[in-house]
Amino acid sequence: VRITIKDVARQAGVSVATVSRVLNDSGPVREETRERIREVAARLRYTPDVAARSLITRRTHTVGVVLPDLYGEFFSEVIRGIDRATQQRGYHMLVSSSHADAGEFESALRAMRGRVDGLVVMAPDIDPAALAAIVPDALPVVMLGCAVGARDGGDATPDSITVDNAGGAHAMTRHLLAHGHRRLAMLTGPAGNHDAAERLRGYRAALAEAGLAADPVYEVPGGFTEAGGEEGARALLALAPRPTAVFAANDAMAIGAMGAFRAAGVRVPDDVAVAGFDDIPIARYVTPALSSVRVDLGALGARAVGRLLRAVAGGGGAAEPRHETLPTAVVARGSCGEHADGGA
Amino acid sequence: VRITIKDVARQAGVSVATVSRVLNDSGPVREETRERIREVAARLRYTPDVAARSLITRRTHTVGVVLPDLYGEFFSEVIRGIDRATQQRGYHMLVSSSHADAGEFESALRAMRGRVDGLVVMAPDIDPAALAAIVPDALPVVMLGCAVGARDGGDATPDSITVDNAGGAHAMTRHLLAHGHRRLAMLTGPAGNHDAAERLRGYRAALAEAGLAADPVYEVPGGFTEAGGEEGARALLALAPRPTAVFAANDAMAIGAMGAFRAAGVRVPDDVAVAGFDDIPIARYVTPALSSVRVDLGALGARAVGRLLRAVAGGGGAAEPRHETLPTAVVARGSCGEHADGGA
DNA sequence: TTGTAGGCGTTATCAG
DNA sequence: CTGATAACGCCTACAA
Repeated sequence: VRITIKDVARQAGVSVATVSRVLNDSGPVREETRERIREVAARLRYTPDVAARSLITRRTHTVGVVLPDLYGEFFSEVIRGIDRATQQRGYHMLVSSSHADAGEFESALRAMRGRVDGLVVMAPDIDPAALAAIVPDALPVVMLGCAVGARDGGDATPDSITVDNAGGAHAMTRHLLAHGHRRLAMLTGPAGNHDAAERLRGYRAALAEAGLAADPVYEVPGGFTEAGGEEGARALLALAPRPTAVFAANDAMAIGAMGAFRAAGVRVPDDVAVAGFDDIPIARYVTPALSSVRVDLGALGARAVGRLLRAVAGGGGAAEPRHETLPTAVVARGSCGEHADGGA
Repeated sequence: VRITIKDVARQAGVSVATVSRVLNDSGPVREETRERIREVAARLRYTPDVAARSLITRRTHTVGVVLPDLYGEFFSEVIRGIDRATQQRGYHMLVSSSHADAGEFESALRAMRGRVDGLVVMAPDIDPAALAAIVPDALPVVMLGCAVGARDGGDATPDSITVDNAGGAHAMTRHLLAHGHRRLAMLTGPAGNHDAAERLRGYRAALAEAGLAADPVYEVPGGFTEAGGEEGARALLALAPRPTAVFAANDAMAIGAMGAFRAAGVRVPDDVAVAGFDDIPIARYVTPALSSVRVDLGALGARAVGRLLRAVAGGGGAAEPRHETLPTAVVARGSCGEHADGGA
């Protein structure tokens, strides 16, 4: 019962070649014929078979998205940006998470082979050079927030877009210092995670500039999760003297930390100031509103798609800059003492 | 440079038919030959071309997911469940959001034609019967949380899985009543949204059972968003007398409302109790921790996939129940006065 | 147990 | 401007 191009051709009294020419408008067709074909195709509700088409075209009109996980608003916003961008350009989005496992990551990539025209990959703990080896064929790839820039020039590392992690952390730390805090602590991300490392670096640099030593005791890991932040905050509470400000390397940990503080009867921001990173949507709605480093996650995803599709179309001839860094901005809200009138 | 089945056949000294038989193990092949072919295929890193294969198989090994939006933890959790389930069964996930627009919804559905073996569709404000008309061919469809059950029997409405919205709302309302509240308010979801309507229904039923009149003034719309909840809470604050408990039809609104209360100097739960619905992961981490109606969003997505794939395999012969309702559970936390030791 | 050959629905290359 | 016809890479009767 499937309607093929042959049916359209027959009913329109032409050959399949002509129908194909009309539908892709490749090649010249008399206007009259063209209309007739269009009309028949519409009447028959003809839709080209994507499999057959991509068998010969070698194009799928789909971008693959590989993320470490799909948990929380962080990934949610990135996907959202990618979805918007792909949809707008008539592309589709094949999503897969690698559940923070190295093996699954590889198999997720491999499984995308032949199903996508290009890949948007977020893998903060994978070496981008190593990735080049895994990725099938010569598929265009854009990485999101990986360890780039480092000794570039080699064509081995794929394109990438990242946010200004170090700069943002630096700015937020300075903000905290400007508020008079002298005993800062940081809830750090997972070891091996590039974004986490950069954020820590920015924090330390700002401390050093202020003439403060970065005491490792005040740097406690939180694994980028709410639960980790909760635990980390409890560890911080056990310290003497306690820090007067806690900078979490992402919002999830910051929110977890605030919960732990509340449970312990420690008031935010009066007893301890809290700040996060990413500025996920919920940040401005928690109590008190969470100060954070704003990152346009949606734009991050959307830009990645833009660049990817340009590479797909351009056939590899890339005159663009290979690496791009998105700016960040400190957003001060109630959690670090800003007047709590909603923030934002 | 593409390696095809022919290359494998030649190098193994057999015909393509035999190679195909080995790779899909369909049909008998001598064990010795089988191993040789496997070995050659591995050495050549041969991967079957998905387009060619699905051209003849009429299978894509992909499920399509159409959601109204991708914003927030609600959808995030559902997608996560779907991802887990699909990945586990060797399937892929093609995601698309319809941005709450009716036209985009249709085109999103249409665009999936030929790219997927089945569809998981969430469209709380679409009539499921109407959907049956839109969906291409005889693609298996599982709906998530739509207006089902209603005058069933007709084969026109697709399979569906929903959560016990009315029951959950009823239970939460009873919980609030049991805590002594007599002046309740509800922040309702978007008009026309099925889940929202059901939750409102459950709330009203519980009030009626308690002999309380459901005053429409105390039912204010919040559009399922944080901003809407914020606004709604402000409206509630303007009322005299004020409600002593606010039940939001989802967690996003509840969190927005808590922000508005804080900004207005109204304490939660001392001055007003707050409860939400869905129990998104962040709920237990906000301050105070949010009481909510627990829904296993991940399981919702995962079950949908399970059922869908069974339908795909079964070729349409469905002896299963067509509609399924997932249970809910009240989770009491600090926001409605429960002892605030973390909750859950 | 294995090979031959036809066809899946398109696009693309030639002739006319 | 239009029409045959050969790929594209794979699966699957049917035959051997």
